Amino acid sequence: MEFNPSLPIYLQVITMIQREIVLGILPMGARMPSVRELAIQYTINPNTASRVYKELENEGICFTKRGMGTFVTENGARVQQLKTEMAQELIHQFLDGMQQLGISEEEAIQMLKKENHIFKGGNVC
Amino acid sequence: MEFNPSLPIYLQVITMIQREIVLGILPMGARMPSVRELAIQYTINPNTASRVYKELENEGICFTKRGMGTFVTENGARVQQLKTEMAQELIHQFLDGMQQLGISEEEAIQMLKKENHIFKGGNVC
Amino acid sequence: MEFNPSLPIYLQVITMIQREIVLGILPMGARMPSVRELAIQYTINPNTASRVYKELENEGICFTKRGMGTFVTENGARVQQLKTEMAQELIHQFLDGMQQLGISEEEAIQMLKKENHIFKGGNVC
Amino acid sequence: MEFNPSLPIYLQVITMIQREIVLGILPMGARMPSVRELAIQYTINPNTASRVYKELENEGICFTKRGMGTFVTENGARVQQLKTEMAQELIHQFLDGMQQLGISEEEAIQMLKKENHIFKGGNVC
DNA sequence: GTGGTCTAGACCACT
DNA sequence: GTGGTCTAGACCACC
Repeated sequence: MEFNPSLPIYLQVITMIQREIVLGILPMGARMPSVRELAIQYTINPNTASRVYKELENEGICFTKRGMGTFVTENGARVQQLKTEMAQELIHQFLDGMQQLGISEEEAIQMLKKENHIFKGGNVC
Repeated sequence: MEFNPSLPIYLQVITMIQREIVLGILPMGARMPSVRELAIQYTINPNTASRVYKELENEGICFTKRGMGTFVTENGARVQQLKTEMAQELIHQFLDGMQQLGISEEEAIQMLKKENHIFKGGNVC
Repeated sequence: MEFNPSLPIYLQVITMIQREIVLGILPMGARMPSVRELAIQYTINPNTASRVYKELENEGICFTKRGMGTFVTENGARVQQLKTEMAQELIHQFLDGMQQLGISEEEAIQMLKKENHIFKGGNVC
Repeated sequence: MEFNPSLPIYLQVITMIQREIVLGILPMGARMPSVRELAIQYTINPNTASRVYKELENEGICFTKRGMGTFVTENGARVQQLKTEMAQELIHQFLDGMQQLGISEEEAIQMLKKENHIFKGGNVC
């Protein structure tokens, strides 16, 4: 497991867990790994693992039962919303980024469709 | 000017300058703002500004003339390559991210088009 | 510890550390002094020490574990390559320098062999 | 003409001129380029060129006649001494550097001969 | 004026 | 404790 050193580790782990929830790998209501298990799983410090759960809880993605552990929310709408948020975020990043490179949405979509990713750029002005 | 606190400032400034170069706002061979000017422009410390130019120089995006300033590379191929790199990075982020949300490429492109229409139509979900 | 004022301190420290690695004083995979320790060891600023490690990391000579410290690369080939590079650099400097003094390689080697270093030059043209 | 950015330009120019004197390209007593000519020749600033001559004069390598220009010293012993100094400096650098890489003098000389062959395309004297 | 280097001291994320 | 980043302010060589 390699982390991007330019981004806080806890943010990167949060994203990974959110993905597991969105994908149903961690189903609604399921017990999540303990803080220690999480720490081992991602080879991070337990403090960092703890922070991950704290943030997820703040976002309503999971909740804790004292003495029993941490659980995925049972709120299906919240999970759906999470998926939408994450997808929208990706879309936004992509379209914005492309626009700031002077690439129109149509071009961007064209480039996306060609999975070969070959880009014969045009305008460097 | 607001910076994302989760990303080093110098990296964000690097990206902004790269975009200006790719867009031709900073044309090839042009003199770039002095370190001190850059510091003022982005309200950062001259040291941080200096670091920005140093990293860009390491990437072959700009070069330095002693006592005269910093200049955009005159290597057109390098600028084109930069544009390609930045676009591919965005494409990669998008497709990977979508895939990790369990969204197929076709779906992803559909969502992209829809969002694109929303941008243009002014509708808000 | 005295530094040559005509050469940036960080470059001189880099060379000293590279030598320690080449000589095995700092073995492969070993933990290197912390940034703060290095700063004390060479009586330089922690910032300068940090720069030293950063450049070494760029060269693939060392790597960093977040919160744990800086470590010598475990890539033996890289260390061997480093030694070769440093030796070649010295050879190049020597032969080039001698040639530019109008001293043939054979003469240069002769002078080298006589460890007395006494030079009774011949041709001032 | 490219200068090593890690070394003051005036020092690099001094070395180049010393070499020309040692080689007799600039013979003893000869008139040297004017400060302005030197500046143009090496594409350096006249201030830097001026400093070069000042330092060379301090070392007894050249002298100035008011209104007439700068001239190579007429002291043959001084020129010979200069050549010796420069050669010994190179020898010292080489042997010291190799020793600090843990390479014995015999090995160093072997490597030197080998490199020499490479330079000369296998021509051994 | 320019960039390059260095110091001093601070805050942050992570172990 | 660790390295990474940032600020503030200084000096230097060079133009």
